[in-house]
Amino acid sequence: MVRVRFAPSPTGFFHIGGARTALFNWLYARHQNGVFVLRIEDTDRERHVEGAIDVIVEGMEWLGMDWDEGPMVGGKFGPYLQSRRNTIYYDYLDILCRKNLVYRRDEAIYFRVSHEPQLINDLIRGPVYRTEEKDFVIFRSDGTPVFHFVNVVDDAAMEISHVIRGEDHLSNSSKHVELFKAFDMPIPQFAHIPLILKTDGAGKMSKRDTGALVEDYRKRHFLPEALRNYLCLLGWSPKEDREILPIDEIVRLFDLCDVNKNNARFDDKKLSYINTTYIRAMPLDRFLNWGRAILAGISNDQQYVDHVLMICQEKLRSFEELKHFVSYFFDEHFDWDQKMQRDLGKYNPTQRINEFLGAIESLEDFSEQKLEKIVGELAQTHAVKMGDYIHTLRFALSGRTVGPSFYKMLAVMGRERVLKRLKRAIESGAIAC
RNA sequence: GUCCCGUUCGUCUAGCCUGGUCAGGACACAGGAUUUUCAUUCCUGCAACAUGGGUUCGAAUCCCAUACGGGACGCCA
Repeated sequence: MVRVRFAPSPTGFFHIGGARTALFNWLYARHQNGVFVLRIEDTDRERHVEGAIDVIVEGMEWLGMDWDEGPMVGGKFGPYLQSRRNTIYYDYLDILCRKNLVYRRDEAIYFRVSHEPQLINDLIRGPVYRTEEKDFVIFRSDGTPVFHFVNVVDDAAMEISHVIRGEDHLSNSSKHVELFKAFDMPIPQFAHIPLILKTDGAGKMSKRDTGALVEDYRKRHFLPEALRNYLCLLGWSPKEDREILPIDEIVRLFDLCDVNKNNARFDDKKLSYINTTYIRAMPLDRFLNWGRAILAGISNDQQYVDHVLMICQEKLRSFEELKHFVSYFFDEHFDWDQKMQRDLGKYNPTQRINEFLGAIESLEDFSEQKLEKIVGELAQTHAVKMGDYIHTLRFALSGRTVGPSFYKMLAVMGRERVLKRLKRAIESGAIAC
């Protein structure tokens, strides 16, 4: 039975690297029909942060990772908060005492290392040998146990079969192997996954780097499955020239032996591309739900909001930009960009608008198809390109040169709103010449 | 400084185990086509086996060295 765990320290943030480590553990557990344990390593009282566990729990849930044992769900190896496991740690300390493998110095308790090379059997890197040179502290002078000790005790007590963690722990593993041996407990399989490096500059991504926190992507309305898909691609590949694929498929294909050895640099451009791809592929009802939530309160006319959303899906690059992308639909007092106005002069904008106004004055059918036909006829009659009308009218109606498909925009705005806006554009002098 | 890990286009990667392909894909970038603009879509282009040695008829692929990058050396996790 494969039993893996994600063991974060509750710092108040959910780091993207931690999320990827959690993800690889989760993928491996699901691929192997094993058990995924969430264990909170909150042994450091000094660093205690209120609500920090919620940040991790919510981040995990947002990314669609469920755990079989841990906070909220329990399990037979609990408790799953290290701060509640003190008696277990003292029991294990006794084992080391009886074997004379510990000693006290400056009130702290040290573990006596063997000075022999330790084999770290790593599923990703192959066998790694490392010798621990110095005895190390397992209980602080205030009586609390430290990471190396609790980590090994809990992995042993919780019968963890595979330790999947960041490569920054590879050098620590010799300490851990010595402890497993001292407890006469089976040594788990290790799998040290590569680190995520900063987008630019040297070193691994840290909390302070922009884009390093899972909660930020949530606030920016990234699709969780897009972030998750991208994270899978950092250090692992589904091969066969595929990149964007459903999580079930990733679960099916994922295996530790296919994880890369080298570190990966975080690329927000690629993440954005994947996010856009996921947005385009959203079923309409889900797209509407997301859009409604982001545009909540922007208008009392929910049907109008929905119609606006529907014509945006094919153009929107991120939900982060949605509010700005559609703002003019809901604001009758938007401004016209002066600079763009000058570029429109060549189309004889006032004349074009008046011609269009004449054509729709008594128009009953204000549909996308009908409007396209009308603009086509106008262009032919006046021997200009359809683009001349489109550029001019879009600017007059929105103050922008970009937006959803033009005829869809007209149809959604409706005849009355279009008439009103075109008149304001002319009267305000926004459309010169 | 000591120890550990790594090194394929600018970035993420396939290929490496089981030597023989014009070293493939994606993002980004550049150009073109379509489109009413932006976007989308499509096409094209740009661009890599860190270096040196060895083994071999033949090395991205196996071995060694060097360089470079990353990590660990806490009473943090």
